[in-house]
Amino acid sequence: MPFSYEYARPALTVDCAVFGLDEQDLQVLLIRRGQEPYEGRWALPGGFVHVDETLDEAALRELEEETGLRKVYLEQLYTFGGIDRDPRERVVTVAYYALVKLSDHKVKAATDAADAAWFDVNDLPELAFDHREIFEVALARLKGKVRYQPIGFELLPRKFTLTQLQRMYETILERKLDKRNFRKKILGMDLLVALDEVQKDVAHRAARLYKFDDRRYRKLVKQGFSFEI
Amino acid sequence: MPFSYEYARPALTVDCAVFGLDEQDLQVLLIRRGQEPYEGRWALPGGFVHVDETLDEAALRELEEETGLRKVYLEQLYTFGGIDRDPRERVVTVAYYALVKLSDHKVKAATDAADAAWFDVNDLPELAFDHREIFEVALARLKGKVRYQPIGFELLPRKFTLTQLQRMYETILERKLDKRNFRKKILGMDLLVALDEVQKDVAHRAARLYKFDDRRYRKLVKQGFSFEI
DNA sequence: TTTCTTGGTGTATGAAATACACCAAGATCG
DNA sequence: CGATCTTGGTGTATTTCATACACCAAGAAA
Repeated sequence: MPFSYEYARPALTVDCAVFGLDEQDLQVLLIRRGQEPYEGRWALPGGFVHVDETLDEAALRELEEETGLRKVYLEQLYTFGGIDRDPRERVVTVAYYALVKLSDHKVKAATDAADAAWFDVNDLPELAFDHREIFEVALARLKGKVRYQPIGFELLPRKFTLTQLQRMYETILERKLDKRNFRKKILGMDLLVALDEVQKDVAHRAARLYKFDDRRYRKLVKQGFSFEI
Repeated sequence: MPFSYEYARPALTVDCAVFGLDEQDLQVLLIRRGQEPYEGRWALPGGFVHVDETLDEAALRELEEETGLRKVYLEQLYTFGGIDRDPRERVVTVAYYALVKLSDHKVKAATDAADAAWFDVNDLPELAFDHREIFEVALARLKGKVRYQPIGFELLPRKFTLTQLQRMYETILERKLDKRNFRKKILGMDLLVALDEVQKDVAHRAARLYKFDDRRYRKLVKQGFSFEI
């Protein structure tokens, strides 16, 4: 045991609630544990923080190792320090949440990682440790934050229709929005760029595609603009 | 060195940005460091997390040990994990912010703790470690949160006047509010109880005192009410 | 009793949120 | 090839909420 300290130290981990958006509903990415404790249980991806990496780096590294995901939108959530979170010893975990474009990543996550799978947020299996609680906090944060910051776009493909956008908000906020009012509001913000392009392979009139103008958003924010759905 | 581990572990600390409200302005409580590194510098109160206490417990304990403060409003802020935050070794810190009623605590903090003092948030000395950054994040959080949750009351005495309340918001948000509109709005929320009592010892007409009805607030929240200034 | 300071009140205007329904486009099907 | 079906796309009227704004009252001090 080569590392010794004068006082006992908690172990430090990161865990990550990764959200993705299906056509129908919000999903979260879980991995099946291969070892005790909680062997065979589903859990949030995560692992130990190395002493030479930052917390964000640890979260990104674990995410890639365990699920194959890269370049996700990642944000620190909360740090959980309950004394008996882990039956082995004291473990403090810095929780993150991540948003991914399922359209890009769905296949990858299903193949690269042996035992990773997406679950509907309303139908989760029992989770290891206090991961159910972490998940709840993450979901609450997502629901709260999506209204005041344009993070929802991270869940959609780069080019999306207004209907997709509206459905995303309806799914996360769990309430219906009025189509005309929604369009008036979102287009009025002047954050979307209408592309010269429409949907393909749909069995009805194809909708116009838009993309989110991040550069413009940051500029407006500097001028005091504040996003709100 | 009695505690040994297979892999190197970062040390884990808590730090706390404690805010109080003067007549004039927002203040933060700092302590002067008695040891290297940064000996003599001002810093946020904080210290190591014991292996048998939660993070919240650690924050409360350190706060009492270093500043004499008890029963403060405390909330976890963010966890800072930069690799070189501390020149000695890797230290990850879970930062908190706290709100105290200066009216109750001012004397205490000034006497109990040898080297603790309140500073105007707009006129801070140089701080140790990355405490300046932690402070900035805490202040930003306070400014953001005070508008959407009734945490501002934690900075006022239990019984306060509407003018005090308005000044608190003006100080934190750094903008003037209209007296009549402010009163209309805050009284319309039905969260304040008008007491049969007025200010004492003022050289002008004494204002009515109010208190915040926390029970009622929680009830309204359950019914979907959301606070906003 | 005069003066000075802060307390306390209502209304009119503009901006934004909401409620609401129909025609158009285009693929599919008989 | 016309009928049908599904989703796309649009505007106005109403209500609600935010804002702007000024004067008298109370009470202590001079």
